[in-house]
Amino acid sequence: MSGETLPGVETEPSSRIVLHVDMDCFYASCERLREPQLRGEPVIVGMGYEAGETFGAVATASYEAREYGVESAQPISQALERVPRAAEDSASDGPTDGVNDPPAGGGSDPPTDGANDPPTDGTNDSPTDDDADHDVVGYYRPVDLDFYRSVAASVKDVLHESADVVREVSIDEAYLDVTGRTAWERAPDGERTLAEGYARHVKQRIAREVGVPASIGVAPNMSTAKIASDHDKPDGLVVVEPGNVTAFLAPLPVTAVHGIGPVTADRLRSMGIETAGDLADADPTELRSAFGSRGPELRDRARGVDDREVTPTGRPKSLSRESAFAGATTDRAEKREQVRALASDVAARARNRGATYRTIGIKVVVPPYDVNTRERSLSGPVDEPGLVERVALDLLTEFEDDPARKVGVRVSNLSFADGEQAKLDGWEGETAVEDRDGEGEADGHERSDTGRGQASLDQFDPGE
DNA sequence: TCTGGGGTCCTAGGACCC
DNA sequence: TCTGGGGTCCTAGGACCC
Repeated sequence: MSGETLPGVETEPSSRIVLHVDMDCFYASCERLREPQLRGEPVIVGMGYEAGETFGAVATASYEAREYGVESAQPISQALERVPRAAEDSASDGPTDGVNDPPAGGGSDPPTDGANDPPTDGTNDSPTDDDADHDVVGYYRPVDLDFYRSVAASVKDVLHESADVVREVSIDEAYLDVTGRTAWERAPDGERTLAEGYARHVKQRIAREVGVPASIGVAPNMSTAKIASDHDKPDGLVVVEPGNVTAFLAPLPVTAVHGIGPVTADRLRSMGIETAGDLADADPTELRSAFGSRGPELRDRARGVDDREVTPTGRPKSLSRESAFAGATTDRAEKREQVRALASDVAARARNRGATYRTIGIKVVVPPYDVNTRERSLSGPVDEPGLVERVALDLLTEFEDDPARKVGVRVSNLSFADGEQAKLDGWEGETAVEDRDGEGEADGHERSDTGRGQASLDQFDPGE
C-alpha cells in the first residue's frame, strides 16, 4: 500500500482487462451455420445420437429448446418427450425406418391443444405426460466435432488477432488479456469504457466473420470475467469495471462462482451461505476447515479477488477415451474388445500429438453408477500402443466379473518431445530430441519402433 | 437426474527415502 | 530400528467444468 492511495479507490496499478468469450450453445450455432433455416428453431445436438434414433444424450440444446426443459447431458429420449422431433426432420435426411415413432415412453398422450407457454421458472418438475406441450418441435442432429472444430478455428483466429494472450479453455470458450489493447477509461462520450467498445468490436467480428453468436464478459480478472459472460447469455456483453466488482458479485447465488457445483453449494447452504456476498463475508478459517485450500480460494473468487495471469493454453495433462455400452454388459469379451479399441485410439491420439505417457489407466463404471479407476505408472515415458493395450487389459481383469456400464482408457503423465519442454534426461538417452512422427503418415499402422519404451517394457511384467 | 464424453484439480493414505 | 518429521511419488476417488 503506498501512502498516496486514496481510501476506497482502486488504484491497482496493474488493473488488467480480461475478456471471457463464451460461444452460445456452440454446437447448435454451428448447425445453424450450415442450415440457416434452423435459426429461431429448437435445435438439439446429441452425442451418441444418430438421425431418427432415440438413444444418445444431449450435448447442446439451443435456447429455444432449453425453454422446454431440454438440458445438456439429458438422454435424447427424455428430450424427445419435451420437444418432439420435427416431422420433416426425420424425413429430410436418412429416411430410416421409425420415421413416425412417437417419442419414447410417453406414447399415448393425445395432441392436447395445450397453451403454448413454456415452463417458465426453474421448477423443473418435468412436464410429464399430461402437460407435455407437443406443439413445439425440434431439430435433432448428431455431433459433428470436425465441423465444429473448423468453425472454432475461425473464431480463434479472430481472438488471437484481438489479444496479446489467449487462453483457450475449450472448443467454445477462451480468456483474452487485452490490457495492452484498450483501457478502463471512458470513451469521449463519457458513457462507456473503452474496454466495452473493444469487447463489442470483438463480438461483432465473430458474428460478422464467422457467423456465430458469443457472450462476452469483461472484468479486471479471469473469474469475474467468466461470471460476467454467463450473466446475460445468449449474445450478452457484460462489463464489470474495477470499482464495481464486489457490488456486481454480491447478490449472485454461490453457484455462479466457477468451481462451486451442487455438492459445494449444498454444504455452503447448510452453513447459511447462499450468495456470493455471503461467501465473501464468511470466515476464511471456517471455510478452510470445511473445504480445505479450496475454501479461501472460493471466497476470494466471490470477492472478485483473482490474481491469476491469463496464460496461453498449455499442453494437455492427460488423454482419454471412454464409451458406454447400451445398458450394462457382463460379457468379458465385449469389455475387453471395447478396452482394446479405446486403448489403440488413445495411443494413436497421443502419437499424433507428439506425446509420450508414463501412466496408463482404465475406468470401469459399474451399475448403478460406481466409478472405478485403476492406473499403473511405468519407469519412463513411452509411445507404445501395444503397451497401452496390455496394461489396460491387465488392469481390467480385476473387474472381469463385474457388469460394466461404461469403460474408458486414459494415458497421463504426458511429456512432449518437441517444443522447449525439458529434455527427458536420465532416460536412456537416444532420440530424446528427435521429433517423433513429425511428418509421416499420421495414422496408426506403421510399426512402433523398437527403440523407445524398452526399459519400461522390462519393468512391466504382465505375469504370463 | 437413471447418467455421454473429455478434461482439470484436489485430497488422502501408503510407500519410501533421508 | 519402535520412533520423529519432512518430502515426494503413486494410487483411488471425488467435485467440477464444458
